[in-house]
Amino acid sequence: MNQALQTLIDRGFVKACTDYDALSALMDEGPVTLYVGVDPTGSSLHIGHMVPFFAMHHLQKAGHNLIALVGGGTAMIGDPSGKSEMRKMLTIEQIRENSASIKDQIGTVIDFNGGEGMGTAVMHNNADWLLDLNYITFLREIGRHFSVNRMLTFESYKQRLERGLSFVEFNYQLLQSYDFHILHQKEGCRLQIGGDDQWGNIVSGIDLIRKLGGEQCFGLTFNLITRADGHKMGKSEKGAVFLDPALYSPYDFYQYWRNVNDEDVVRFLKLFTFLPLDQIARYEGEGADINEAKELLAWEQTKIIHGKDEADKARSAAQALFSTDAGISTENREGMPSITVERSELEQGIGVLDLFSRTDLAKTNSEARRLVTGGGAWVGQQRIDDPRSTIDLSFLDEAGEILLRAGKKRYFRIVIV
RNA sequence: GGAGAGGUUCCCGAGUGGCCAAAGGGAGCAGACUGUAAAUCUGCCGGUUAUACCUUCGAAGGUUCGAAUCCUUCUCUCUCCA
Repeated sequence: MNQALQTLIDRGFVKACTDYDALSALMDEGPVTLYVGVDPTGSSLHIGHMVPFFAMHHLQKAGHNLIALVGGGTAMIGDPSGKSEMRKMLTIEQIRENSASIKDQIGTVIDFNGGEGMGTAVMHNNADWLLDLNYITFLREIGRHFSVNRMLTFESYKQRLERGLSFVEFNYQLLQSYDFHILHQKEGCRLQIGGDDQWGNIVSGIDLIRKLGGEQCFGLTFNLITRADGHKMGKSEKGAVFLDPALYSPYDFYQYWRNVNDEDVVRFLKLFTFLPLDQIARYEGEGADINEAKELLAWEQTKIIHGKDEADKARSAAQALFSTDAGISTENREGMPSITVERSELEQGIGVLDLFSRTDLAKTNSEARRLVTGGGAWVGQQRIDDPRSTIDLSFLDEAGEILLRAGKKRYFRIVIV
């Protein structure tokens, strides 16, 4: 088996392949150009979106060439795969903006600038060829190769048939197949990768290329990443774990990984870090230091996405906060989410409820009240259980700040100006 | 085009004139236990200037002392027929 392909299998990415042997042989021959589709319907990706890119990272290092295809054209239609509702349509302008920020985020895992011994990486947008399509021409040249009977047997369409599926969405498969065809023609792309839910679309693309007289192409799908508790990967209590630091702070990002289930740690280390497998193997089996593994996972992952500085900050903040009574220096507070409060305002005293609801710890006054009466609100080392309490200068700590805490793990820093 | 069923709080889902801010479950938050894990148990779970008031049961009107519940129109979804 080809080395790079084997790496993906060993790290737990691979779910299925259209032809392992032939693909392996092709990859042995030399660099292969492959692509993955990216959905530009949001301004930020979340970690669940990143799986194919982590896989691509390994492939790029092995010298293969990558294409990230932004679905600027298809996003204007919507993808039925696994979606229970029709997506809202976006303007071209929105899609362009989203694509730009998404490229930056993908760039943390694969290298668009290439490098010594590495494959190249580029981004394309299928709007470039989809928007100009002529309906009749498309039907004549592409549409005639598709069988509705066959399409209806696909699981993703079956589900949608129960709930309703619009004609535009039904066409998605043709467009994605067409994308593959175009990339094959123009860029010599031979392989499409994607989530397990893309299997049908990928296979259709391969068939289309063959029918149009192209080379044999391949599909490789990845496991849908699940969590031991059955939640969707990348979703947290707060919603999706976005990569954009403005939407999900690096500190919280670190915490998300620090708090994964025991059963998930090793699997995630393989998928979401670049650590060599023999190093990860140490954490397998009974008796392994599971907490050390989680810390490593959180740090590595934060480093990859947000950079080493942020990862260090998040880690030292976390260590200070969770270790017994170690002082919390100003330095290791930096990674924490914070707001500022005027000194003069604090002199007058601010109601606890007011203060908490200004932070992300409580969205509303009522929520803050619940937190306080429930015994989960802390100011510094002091538990506040009276909702009428006011917080004033006497609560300032050695660093001249106030640390709010909700429950055991959620911290917020109040900086005085 | 015709007939029927239905739209309830984050999700599922009860509720068919006052006892409804609306059962139950899930999710979530907090407390206990722990390892910043899981499981379990307990409390909370629309908003506010908080023993009261305000906004919510697809939308707009109407009946009534009183409507998520009754009537009218509109709208969306689903099923069956053509």
